[in-house]
Amino acid sequence: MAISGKKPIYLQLVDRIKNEVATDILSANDQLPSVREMALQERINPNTVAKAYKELERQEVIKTLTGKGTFVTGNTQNVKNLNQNQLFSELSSSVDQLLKNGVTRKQIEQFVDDLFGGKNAKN
Amino acid sequence: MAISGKKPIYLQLVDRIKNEVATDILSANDQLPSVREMALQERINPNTVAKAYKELERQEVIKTLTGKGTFVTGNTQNVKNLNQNQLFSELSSSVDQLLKNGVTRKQIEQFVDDLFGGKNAKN
DNA sequence: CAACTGTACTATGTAACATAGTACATATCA
DNA sequence: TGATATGTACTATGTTACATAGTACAGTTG
Repeated sequence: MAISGKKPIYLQLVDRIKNEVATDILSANDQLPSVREMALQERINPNTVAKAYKELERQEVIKTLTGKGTFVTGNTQNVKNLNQNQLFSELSSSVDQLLKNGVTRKQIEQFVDDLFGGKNAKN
Repeated sequence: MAISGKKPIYLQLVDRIKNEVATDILSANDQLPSVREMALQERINPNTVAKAYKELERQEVIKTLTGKGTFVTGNTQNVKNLNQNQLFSELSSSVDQLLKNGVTRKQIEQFVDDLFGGKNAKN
């Protein structure tokens, strides 16, 4: 995942790491690259990485041990739940807007079904 | 709908007007308030309104006749379709993300059903 | 002509963002 | 102990977007 887009770089990094925690790409107590290392990898300024880490710590996604490094929080479930709530909220908002646009309930349900590729429900 | 939030004021105005066209609050050939009038109503700078109108014209949502005023485009269906496509795209993205977060298909479908308030499908 | 449209400038100020550079306290390890 | 790595905290600089104020001008309408 590259760092590019409209959002501030440090926020893109925040989003990416939160997403990696939510999707188990990053697990509890995993160590993250140092600010300088991450800066080299992503070709951005160490200060920008530090800003992202600071924000992630504020959100209790990672914890910091000066001299040791930064690590993923012990309880990732909290991050996952917040992430899911956010996604469900966005889903709800999209449905509301579609209804206001004159799209029918049936059309929405049909679209969601099609997203799963057919009629069969496995999960 | 008030002008406040994180997004730039002129973009908030753009979004609002596009939404009003998509939801038939504004209809084809309706005249919009003049830049100065809208500025007074919303308590923002006329230049900011002008910037919004310019962007809306670029997106072909409104058309401008210098000396006469600004009017909603003749074919609002185009705006509606673009709006719906955008919303469907967002919906799809939310579902994808939820699946990546370990949420099951059943849970998502159940959530969507609950959005409609129960088991009965009217529309 | 008078009053209204949208448009186009200049100028000013603010705020966020990103960068470079430096410094410092802490932790780890040879 | 000394070297090196960690996160953190500054200052300074530059860029960009945004919003405002003010002025001016061309076209339209009555």
